[in-house]
Amino acid sequence: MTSTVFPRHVRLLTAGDYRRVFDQADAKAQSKQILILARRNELGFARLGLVVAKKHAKRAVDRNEIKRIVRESFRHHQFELENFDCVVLSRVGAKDLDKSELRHMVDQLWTRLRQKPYGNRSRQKPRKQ
RNA sequence: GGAGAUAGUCGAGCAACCGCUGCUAGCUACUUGUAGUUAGGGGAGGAAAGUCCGGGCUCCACAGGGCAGGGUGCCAGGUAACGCCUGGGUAGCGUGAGCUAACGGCCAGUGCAGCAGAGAGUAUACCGCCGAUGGUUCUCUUCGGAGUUCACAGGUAAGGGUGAAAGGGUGCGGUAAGAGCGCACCGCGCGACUGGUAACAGUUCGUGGCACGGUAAACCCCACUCGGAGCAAGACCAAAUAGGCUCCCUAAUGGCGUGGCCCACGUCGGGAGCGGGUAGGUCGCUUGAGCCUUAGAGUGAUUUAAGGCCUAGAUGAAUGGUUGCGCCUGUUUACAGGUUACAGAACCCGGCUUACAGACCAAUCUCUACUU
Repeated sequence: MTSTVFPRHVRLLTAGDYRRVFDQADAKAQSKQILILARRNELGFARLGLVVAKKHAKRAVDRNEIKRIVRESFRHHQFELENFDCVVLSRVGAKDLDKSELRHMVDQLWTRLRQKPYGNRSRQKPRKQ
C-alpha cells in the first residue's frame, strides 16, 4: 500500500503528542537546517508534527513555505516510516534554502531516520517512575 | 513631440494528475452524532502587514457631580465613529496645472534663548555722529568773535559692525546731531460697515504715532471629548487525579496498614449523589455600517430608492505539489533560467501609515519646442 493521502489522523495534534516525542526520541536525523526527532507509537502508521520557530523564519510566508514542503515530502514517504511519530524542527537558515534544495534534503533525511535509529542508547537510561 | 500635474484599475493565464480544508447531497457503519466513502461546488490581500486611531460585539464596573490624567485643536459639512474624508479659508512652495501644513491662545500668569555682540525685552553706546563747558593747541579777525583741534558732562539711534532676530519701511520737513518729533504714502493695531452659515475677506469708513518681538511637539490657559479589558473576549459540554458538600452504611470493646500471631505503633473507614473545574471538545465564526447595477439629490465626501448577488472560515493551524501549453529574459535557433515584487486571513468592519516587480487605462489640465 503506497497511497499518498495525508488525512488528519496522521498529524500530531495535541501538546501531549509532542511532549511524548520530545521526552524520549527513539530516532533522530538532522542536517544543518533541519532536525527530525521520532518515536515509535502503537498505531501502526507514521504521524507528523511541525515546529517552525518564528525566530528562524520571521515572515509568515517563509514559515508556511517550509511547512508545506516538509508536509509534501512526508506525504510521499510516510509508508517508509512504519510507526514513527516524527517532529520536524527548523533551524537557523532553513528559510534561506530554496524550495528544491529543501525538498531534496528532507527526502534524504527520512531515509537516514529509518537507517540509523539510536534506540539502544536511550533505552539504557533508567525510566523515571 | 518633450517635460509634468491629478485620478483610477489590475497585480497573474489555461489544462491534466496527486494532495489539504470547510460546505451541500447521497451511501455505509455503529457507540445516533460522529467516522469512513462518492459526487458537486468554495478556499488569502491590496496592503491579509504595522497594530497607530475609530466603531460593532463580549464580559466587568457604573445614581449624580467634581478632581486628576489622556486625546483632539482654522471653519463648515459627511459618517456608526474617528486623529479619517470632502469643500472652503489662511500661510508657504512652484512660471503653471497643482502641492504642502499639529493651523486655538504668549495684550492670564510663570519660564526659556547657546555662540557672537556694546546691547536680546519697561533695551543698548564698541566704532561713529553731535557736543554745553574748559584749555599754555593752532589759524583768521572788522577784536565782538568765528573756525580748528584736544579733553570731557551729556545727547543720539542716521551709518558701520554682531546675530536667526537690533523694537515698522520710504521720502520730505525738522534738528547741534538725530529721532513718529511732525507730515505724506505704504504697513500695523482697534472699532464700525459690507459680503460670507463660518473661518475669513474688503481699492470701504473712522481712529491710534504705532508696536503688541520669538518660543505653547515649554509649563500652562481655553474649547470639545474620553469608564476598563479584550475572541486566549465570552457561553456551554466535560475524562483522569486531588480536594469540597449532602445523604446512607458502619460505631472506637471498631475498621484499615505493618505482621504468621499477640503486643505495639501509625492512621480513620466504605458506598451513592451533587456542584465547581483541569486536559480535551462544541459554540462564538461569518449576512455584513456587505457587494454589484441602474436612477435620483449634492460642487464633493456621501446619501436615498429599486433590482440582483452570497463571496475563505483554518485552530500544532488548509489554500500546496508535479507535468504540459503559453508568456518573459539571456545566449542564439536549440538550450538554460524564471512564471516572480511586497507579502500569508485568525472575531468583524471604517480609516491611517509603511512595503511593492510589472501591466493597463482614462480623461482632463499645465508648461514648453516645432510644423501648418
